[in-house]
Amino acid sequence: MTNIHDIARISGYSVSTVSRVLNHRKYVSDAVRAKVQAVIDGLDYAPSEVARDLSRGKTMKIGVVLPIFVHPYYTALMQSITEAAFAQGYQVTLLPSNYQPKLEKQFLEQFRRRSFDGLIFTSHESPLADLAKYQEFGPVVVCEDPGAVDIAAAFTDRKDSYRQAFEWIRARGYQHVSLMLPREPKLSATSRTMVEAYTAVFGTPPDPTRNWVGSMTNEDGKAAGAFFAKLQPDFVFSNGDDIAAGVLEYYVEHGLQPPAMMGQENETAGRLMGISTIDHHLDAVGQAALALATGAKHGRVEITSQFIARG
Amino acid sequence: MTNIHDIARISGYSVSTVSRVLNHRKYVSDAVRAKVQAVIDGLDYAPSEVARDLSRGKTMKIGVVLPIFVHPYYTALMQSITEAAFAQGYQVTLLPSNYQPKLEKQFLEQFRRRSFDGLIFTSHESPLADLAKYQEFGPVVVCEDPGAVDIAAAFTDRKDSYRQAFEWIRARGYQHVSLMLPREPKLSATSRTMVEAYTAVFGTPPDPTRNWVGSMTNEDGKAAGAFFAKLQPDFVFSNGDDIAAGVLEYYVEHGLQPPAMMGQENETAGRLMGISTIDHHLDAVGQAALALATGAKHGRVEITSQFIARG
DNA sequence: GTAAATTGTGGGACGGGTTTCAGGTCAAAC
DNA sequence: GTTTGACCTGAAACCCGTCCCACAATTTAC
Repeated sequence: MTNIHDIARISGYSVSTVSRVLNHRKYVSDAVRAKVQAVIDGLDYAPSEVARDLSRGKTMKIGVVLPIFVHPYYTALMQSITEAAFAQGYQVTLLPSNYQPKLEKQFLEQFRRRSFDGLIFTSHESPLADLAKYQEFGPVVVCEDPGAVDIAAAFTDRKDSYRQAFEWIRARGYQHVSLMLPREPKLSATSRTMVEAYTAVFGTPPDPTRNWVGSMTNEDGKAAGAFFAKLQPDFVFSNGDDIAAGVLEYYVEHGLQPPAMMGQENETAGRLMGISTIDHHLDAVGQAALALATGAKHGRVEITSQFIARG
Repeated sequence: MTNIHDIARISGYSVSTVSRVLNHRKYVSDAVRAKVQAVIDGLDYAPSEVARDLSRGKTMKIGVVLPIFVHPYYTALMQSITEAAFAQGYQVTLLPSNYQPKLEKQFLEQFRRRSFDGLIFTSHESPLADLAKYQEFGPVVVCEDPGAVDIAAAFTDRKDSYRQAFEWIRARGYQHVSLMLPREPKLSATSRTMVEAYTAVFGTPPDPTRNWVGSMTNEDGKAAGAFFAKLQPDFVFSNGDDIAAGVLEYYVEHGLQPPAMMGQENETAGRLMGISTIDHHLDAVGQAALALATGAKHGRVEITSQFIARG
């Protein structure tokens, strides 16, 4: 494989000059520039990206940790992060965590070994404080409200929209509202916020035995459907339109009358069923997360979610 | 930032020995290993991944070109590629092309600059021959039948399942079947295969003026809905369940009676609507694509699609 | 008891660029 | 006529590891 020294030797100029030509820098006469370029073209030479990265001390790569993949929330977030990155000349490396702290740790260590200029956790299982420690090696960004922990964050403020949603539910007279939570409230800020909004509107916390915890996919929704079919709530507030669709599918398959439902993320399935939903504006979150990861921005960026009433 | 030379100097041993310790290699006495490790731990040292990559001449990274992101087909394919990669110790870098040949060219050039050990095109706009040229720099993989072009490929054989699908449609007596194609048949192998299967079953090629070209997303489906509402086919064979859902949404919103439909990709929306679909087994395709990209496999891998009748 | 193999350690080339600094030329400014 | 400064070019240090090779000290084999 030909390298910059070959080009220098063959063209008869120094490595420095070749480097200047490659990077379109000043202080090379037009004549020399042309000659060097001719040699480059003739040998079909392309400089090594890795060598550049090492020399410059920057990789122009951002790692993005994703717990799961086939999931509208994460897909949409990933999409916006990737597009924003690309616009800034950064590349995005996917880091699938499957919610395993061991893998998360591995990605953090990789970050410590300077594989990436910045690291974004779209979700995480390890304690926030553990992630925060690694900020010593560069920007570490989370996509949730980090509370008291000092870490860069881009997230949606869901309080208001959850509140609106519960008020909408209450105004319609539903009595037995079940929540579908992605993970245990103590592990997930999103779940906590849902529970808090419920409590604020109904004056009492939701009965944990009437909620379903651990719904991520449409399949999970089907499993939850069996649970709700026994429990018979009159309203199910799901954590995703696609998940709500799973619940509905269970009822339909078993010839049962489904409860009223509401979803989140404003997906196709939600429109199809005509149920209310909440748009968390993931495009804006992704853009902000990237800006934090590249160091273009600092601190926290908060984006407001939007309740969409239907039916 | 501390480096391997610092560790060598401070521990009193050579760089070679430190390198051996770091990589858990033989030929270091237990006593020395312990001492060196103590210095490493004491200084909280982690070796630079980029320097390693340069030295080893491998990046352990695979680039994956995706035209779009929020799309079940590409999401699922990406998922399986990423998981397979991770299992082999490879990392996946996302390269969003938005179907622009200019961007594709840029990714190919990046590959030439040895940013990745392998490159996977989940789809592409540039001519296959252009991609094939870059195999000189390492494995370039496409996810379609490359025909006569000599390039690594992992793809589904859709002929049989399309044929079954059209036979199922014909057996039910539908007369005016419209196709929804992702892109113009001359640009897309998938579209061509659909058209060929139609022709084989119905004995005559489909009327191009009755097909819809350019459907990728649910939104596109809505647009197509307006087209079909005027055209009034009695059957619409869509290129995705989610896209078919978009068509249905248009009809429902306008209070019209929708045609019979069929989708592809076996998605939530398809089950929800109870329409037939085709599963292209993208998990297997992704795994095969990765094996080709790392050089573990060579040539072509063909996977068979599966027709799923419903309703 | 000596030849051969194995183990332990260090030196230094190598991978392929970027960047600082030094030195030289030449035209404009004073 | 000298100073100033912009322009051009090259030498060499630097980024940070890996790995081949040399050499010494032990073991093992015969």
